[in-house]
Amino acid sequence: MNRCECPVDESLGCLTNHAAFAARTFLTRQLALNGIDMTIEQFKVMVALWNEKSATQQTIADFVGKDKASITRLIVGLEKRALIARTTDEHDKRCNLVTLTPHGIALEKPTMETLAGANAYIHNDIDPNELAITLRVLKQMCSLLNYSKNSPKESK
Amino acid sequence: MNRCECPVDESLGCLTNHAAFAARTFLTRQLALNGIDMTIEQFKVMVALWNEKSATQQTIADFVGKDKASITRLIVGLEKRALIARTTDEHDKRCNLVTLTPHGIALEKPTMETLAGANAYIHNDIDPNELAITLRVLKQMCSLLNYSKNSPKESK
DNA sequence: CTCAATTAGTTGCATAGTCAACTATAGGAG
DNA sequence: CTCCTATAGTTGACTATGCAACTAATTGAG
Repeated sequence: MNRCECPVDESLGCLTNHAAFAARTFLTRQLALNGIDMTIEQFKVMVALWNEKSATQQTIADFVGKDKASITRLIVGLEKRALIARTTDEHDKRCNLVTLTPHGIALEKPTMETLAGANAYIHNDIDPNELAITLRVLKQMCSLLNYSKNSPKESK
Repeated sequence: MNRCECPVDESLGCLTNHAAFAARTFLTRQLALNGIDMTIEQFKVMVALWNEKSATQQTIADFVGKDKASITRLIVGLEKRALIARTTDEHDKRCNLVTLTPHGIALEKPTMETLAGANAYIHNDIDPNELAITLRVLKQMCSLLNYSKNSPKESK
């Protein structure tokens, strides 16, 4: 019942995980409650496309910070839901150009509104000053770990 | 390349996710580098068992904050690695009693040391005062969302 | 005692992530 | 122009999660 009684919960490693799962579940549920059939991961891909209109899968991967294999599978899910379409780039046949369908375009407004509302719900519960600090610390942690991720392997 | 350029990264929902994934990858890699064949999720189950010696799967589920289906699968993984064993509780045949094998017991020290080191690596990079605030904010966020999770369905 | 409700655990389906192997295309060195 | 290398994307194996349907065992109402 008590979600946070894990004894290692005084660590960022553990707590970010709890918080992230809670947020993921909450945000996905808010989308579902508003009749939007889209996961949070798919949403991030859609953000890339709403910004750029069309993009290659590698561009999307860089944008959302996942590897290209993950993007392939997210794209498949979005294609099933008819939110995006894939065509081969005629200038470079290695690339897929991912574009929005009318349905995908139409979802931008309601989706952004739903998630903005959900975010506000979370943020409103927290002292603005502490929120700013938390956001900064989390970014710092991301930088540190993404750097460490590469250095043990190759410092190319 | 830049992992945090997602435009929604000024939100806790998004940033905790980035941070959690980075931490998960880092911690799992640290375990592997130290020759410990265990995932972070499995580790949390092991923490429950190192504390309690034996437990039912439901107890473990409550402890680590996941559902019983997830625990079934984590337990299967730990059984494959010969870290734990399952026996039926003779007093209540619905329950499995999960216990540690000698190998599972022996891994407590090196595993805890490895993860303590990895956590220290992350925490040392952060101002202690800001770290304390961040931990508190993340816990607050967990409480808020775990509460919201139940209220839309049933406030039992 | 018997039947209904509850509880523990398993399993199927859908989603998601990593890593590594693989295909196909592109592009530069010579 | 050819070959080696780099890049884009796909796929398979493994891990993990949530939800819902299902089995088996327990327990409480009557």
